[in-house]
Amino acid sequence: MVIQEETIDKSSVIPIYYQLFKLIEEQIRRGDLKPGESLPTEHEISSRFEISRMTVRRAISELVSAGMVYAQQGRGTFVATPKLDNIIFELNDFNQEIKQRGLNYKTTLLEAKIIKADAELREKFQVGEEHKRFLYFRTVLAAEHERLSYEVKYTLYSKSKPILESELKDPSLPGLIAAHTEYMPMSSKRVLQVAACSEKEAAILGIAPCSPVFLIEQTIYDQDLKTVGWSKAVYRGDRYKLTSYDGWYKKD
Amino acid sequence: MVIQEETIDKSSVIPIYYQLFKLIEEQIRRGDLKPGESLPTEHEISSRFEISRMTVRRAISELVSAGMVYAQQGRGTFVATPKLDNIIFELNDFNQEIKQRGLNYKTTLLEAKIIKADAELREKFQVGEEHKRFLYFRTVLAAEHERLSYEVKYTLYSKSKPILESELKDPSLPGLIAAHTEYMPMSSKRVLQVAACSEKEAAILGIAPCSPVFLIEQTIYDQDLKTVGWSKAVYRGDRYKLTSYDGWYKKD
DNA sequence: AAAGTTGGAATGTATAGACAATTATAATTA
DNA sequence: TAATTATAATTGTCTATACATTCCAACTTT
Repeated sequence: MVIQEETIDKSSVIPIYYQLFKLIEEQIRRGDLKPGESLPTEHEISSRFEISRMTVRRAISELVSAGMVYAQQGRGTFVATPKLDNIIFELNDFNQEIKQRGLNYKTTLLEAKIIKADAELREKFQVGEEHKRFLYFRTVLAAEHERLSYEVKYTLYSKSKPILESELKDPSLPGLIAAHTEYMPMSSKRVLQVAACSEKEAAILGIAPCSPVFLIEQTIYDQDLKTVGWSKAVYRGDRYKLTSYDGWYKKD
Repeated sequence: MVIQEETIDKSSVIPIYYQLFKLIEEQIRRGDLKPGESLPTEHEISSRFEISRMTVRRAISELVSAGMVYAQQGRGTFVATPKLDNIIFELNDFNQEIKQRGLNYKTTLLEAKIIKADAELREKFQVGEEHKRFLYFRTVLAAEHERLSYEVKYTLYSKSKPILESELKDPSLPGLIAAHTEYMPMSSKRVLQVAACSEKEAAILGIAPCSPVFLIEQTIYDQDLKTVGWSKAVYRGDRYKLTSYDGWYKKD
């Protein structure tokens, strides 16, 4: 397969490697280069456009990163077959979508207090009897006066930092941890499940009991993998959805 | 911040750029290099280890790809702050997890037939009155004789390829399309929602009616963005969950 | 005919150097 | 003092070259 008779503008402000990357990407998207087919060799492309092989490699490495081609030492570089089974749901949508709709949504703090540690919390945070207190938050997210989600959050309590209402500009769990404890959130784990909401949750969200909801449990760790935060959020099933795109060829 | 007094083995079979990448990565993970701090300049690293600047750049570019550092022309390269709010759920878990448990699960074809096109299908596939027929599949996924999910699938019908039972080794929608039509699946869109399952679905899955379930609608496109397949799957809410990890520091 | 050898072709790693683009700082000027 | 201008530092792009590593096919040997 021969790269099309397109040209590359060496004097352009757009880097050569990027022009070449886009050029090959377009041919793959258009189907001129089909899955399994081989690209021209680096040397061929290099001499075809009179550019350095290293520059060609840079362009191809971007294509490899994008998952559109794969290289095999000694054989060549080939167009990949799009995998349509590696589904990735980005939870951006969850609140991003609401933003896009232009609704003004905001998080309200229902409650914030220091609570005594019980066995369950100690288990979750993997701490011993000496840990007596935790911070406890309850928040709701609402858009246009409709409540969308309800969340309870726990963090380790460190006396040094008082709870100031003014600091609640970032109501996310990592944000609360950074603001009210001396820990630095470094990694997180989330588990998403479906559930039928409880009576209490239904009352808060203004939906029927047992309505289907998203349930997301989140654990925050610091750099030593110590658990420094835990939360459980309930999202109205009739107001949220996750969308996933896969493959190469243009989206939506 | 000075790169630690670790050494790089130039004669090793492990590439220099990779050794350097791992070395810096470790320092960030350990917290020796904290978010916001600057890395040594490329020239400094280059002369410190007596390696080429291009090799240093290769290592750093890997770190940039990994999202652990960011570079600013004219200023330097800095350790990034881990973002813990870009949640990504990989739907691998859905069936992968079942695999890991060692359960032998398999897909059973309940029904496969040619159906007449109705207005709703024509709307979904964006085709006109001339399209008269579609392929219709109903499948269930079961593990250890417990049914886990139920799915209905539609694809455009092309007379050329008959429905052969033997070809059902790949029961995925892209697989069915590739096997039974002349279209090549190139991209897909999935929407995940929660729902209360219907009586019919409950009967098939052996759960109580109105139980919370995952509902995934999938649309498959070819290279011209033509819709060539559509499916709706129901997953038992008590058997599936999605897990997401974020940030840098080791994963559970 | 089967096994082993060799050589060419392709990608992978590494180097040294040149210049561009951007930023921040220091020096100069109004 | 404030604004402007030079200067140095740093990352970004590109080249030309060398050699390593891997794969494959052609050839040679057994």
